[in-house]
Amino acid sequence: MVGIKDIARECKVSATTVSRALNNSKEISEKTREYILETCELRGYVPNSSARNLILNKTNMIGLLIPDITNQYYAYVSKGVSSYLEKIGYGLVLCNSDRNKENENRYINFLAQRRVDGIILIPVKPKVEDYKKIIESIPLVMADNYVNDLEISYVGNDNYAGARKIVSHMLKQGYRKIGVILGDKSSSASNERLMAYKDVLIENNIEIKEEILLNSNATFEDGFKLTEKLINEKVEAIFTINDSVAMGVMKYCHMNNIQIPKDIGIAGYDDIEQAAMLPVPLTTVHQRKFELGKTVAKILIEEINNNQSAKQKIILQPELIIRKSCNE
Amino acid sequence: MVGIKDIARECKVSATTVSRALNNSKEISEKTREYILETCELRGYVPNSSARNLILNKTNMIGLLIPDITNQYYAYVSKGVSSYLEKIGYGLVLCNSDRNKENENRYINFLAQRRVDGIILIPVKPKVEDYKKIIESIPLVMADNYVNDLEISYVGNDNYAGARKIVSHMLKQGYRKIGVILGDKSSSASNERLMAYKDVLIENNIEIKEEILLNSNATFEDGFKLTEKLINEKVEAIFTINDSVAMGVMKYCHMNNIQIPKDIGIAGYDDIEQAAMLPVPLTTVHQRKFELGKTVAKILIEEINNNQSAKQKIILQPELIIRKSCNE
DNA sequence: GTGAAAGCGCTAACAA
DNA sequence: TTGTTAGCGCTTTCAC
Repeated sequence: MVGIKDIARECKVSATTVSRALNNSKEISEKTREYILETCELRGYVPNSSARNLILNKTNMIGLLIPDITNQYYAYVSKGVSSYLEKIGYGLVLCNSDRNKENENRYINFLAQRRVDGIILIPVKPKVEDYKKIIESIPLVMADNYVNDLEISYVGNDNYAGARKIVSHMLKQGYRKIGVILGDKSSSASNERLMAYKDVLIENNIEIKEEILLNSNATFEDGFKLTEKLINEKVEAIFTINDSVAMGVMKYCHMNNIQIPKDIGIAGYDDIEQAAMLPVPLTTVHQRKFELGKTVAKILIEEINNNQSAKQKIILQPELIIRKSCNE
Repeated sequence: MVGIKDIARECKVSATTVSRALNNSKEISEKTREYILETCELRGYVPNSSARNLILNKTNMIGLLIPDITNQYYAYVSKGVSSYLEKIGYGLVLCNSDRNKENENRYINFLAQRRVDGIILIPVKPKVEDYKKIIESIPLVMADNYVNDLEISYVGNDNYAGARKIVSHMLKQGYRKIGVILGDKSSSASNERLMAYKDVLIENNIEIKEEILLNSNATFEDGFKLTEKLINEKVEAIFTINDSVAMGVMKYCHMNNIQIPKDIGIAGYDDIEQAAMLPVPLTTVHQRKFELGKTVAKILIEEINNNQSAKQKIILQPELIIRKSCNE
């Protein structure tokens, strides 16, 4: 493996000069730089990042810790992050927590070993204590799920506004008894949407029945499984935590000859690519996933470059997408 | 930031001893180890990977270079890779080439700077020359698309077998004039499936019409756009390079009141999650994406640990999934 | 069982 | 404009 000294020897200069040639330093003559660069190319010299990282105390890597890359929502967020980082020469370390708290902790410790210059975290069941330590040693920005009482920046979608929009729409369509399949109890996204749901119902003088408010793991399978319970409770419509869950609900309805939206209205959340192509196109809420990724990456980089920048909270506005699954 | 020397000073031992305590060395008394480990915990000491990477000439990171993380196929492959690496304490650097050759090259150069111990590559429009240099400096395993005349390991799905299965099925259903929407001309996956298509047609004495064999960028949009051309050619069925393209074809058919499968049969490839939930459930080929990811990661790690292991070619067998989109 | 010293490959003061 | 020197934080040989 050819190193900086080999190049230096061959060019009859010092390692410093080679370093200067490679790092666009002004303190070098154009002639020397060209000659060195040519030699590097010729000999296939590639700088050793480990050595640079050590001395510069910087890795040019960002850690992205998300619940599940096979979920389209997170895939788009990742792509947004990746596209921003690429432009500025940063790399991305992808960590899939698999919605598992232990994995999340393991990954955080892994990244904390000065492997990355900062962390973007979409936490699973977040609690303040889990992150107090890490945010003191490395810049960390959260997305999606928020934790109160933590001095960090945050980028999210406005869950309250999005849920208000779609629940109001359901009411307008004549549905009254609306079951809800939520995510985990500790998910702030889930809780904010539940709050919007309750507020809208109260404003419309509709009684809130706790027995049709279900928590889940936010998966297709859970949507499928939990539908039976709601059907037995005779709900007129179901509002789900995401489109995958809504598709699970739809599958149950198809298999049991329940007509959508005649027998039951279904509303999702996320607007995944396939939502428009379903047997009954899904009424849902569009979230700006790609932009979320770009934004959170941008903020993190700002915090890395500018040590004491004020913490920011950015809330992106979602959009109601009316299709066919929720029209009485 | 607390370093190994701080711990050494506090424990009144040398840095060497601390290092031994942290690295499960045998050359240290149990008592000293425990004391040091406690102190590390107490002081929040975290080893600096950059320093370890430099001296050990190893990063415990793997680069994964894929065309597009928002494509479910690649998302599952990534998850497979990630799940394998996690078990053995490796990290994953995700690079999204966006199906762009320049990006791919940029990322390869980025990774080559000793940022990772090996690379998993799913190339875009691969040519031998592009990779000759890199494979000499770093272990690299390819997946999906294969390049001949390169001394590397490879893991793929059996495209020829998969395409044979589904084209045979289409023929059995009575379709004769079958249009094809392929991927890029240089994609080996695409070419192998085309070969299977041709072989099956020839074996069944059906004429091959080049004008209904179309190349594309393998996107939903291209599926939508290219369908018109095939409809004008009066094809009886369309076989597509992936399910997204098939969904584009379906969208065109829906918008033009063309009934599936009565007026036209549609067959996809990949079996993405939503394929079963489409207006007309999609007949397709299931590929073992997650397992592909795990396998390719496993092979790469073997090559890293065992410098001169023989190159392997592993071909996973896909499965025909018969649904409703292709039944006459 | 433990420590001193050397050095991984690079960058940055400082000197020339 | 260029080179000398020191050192980033760790691991490893070798001596004790």
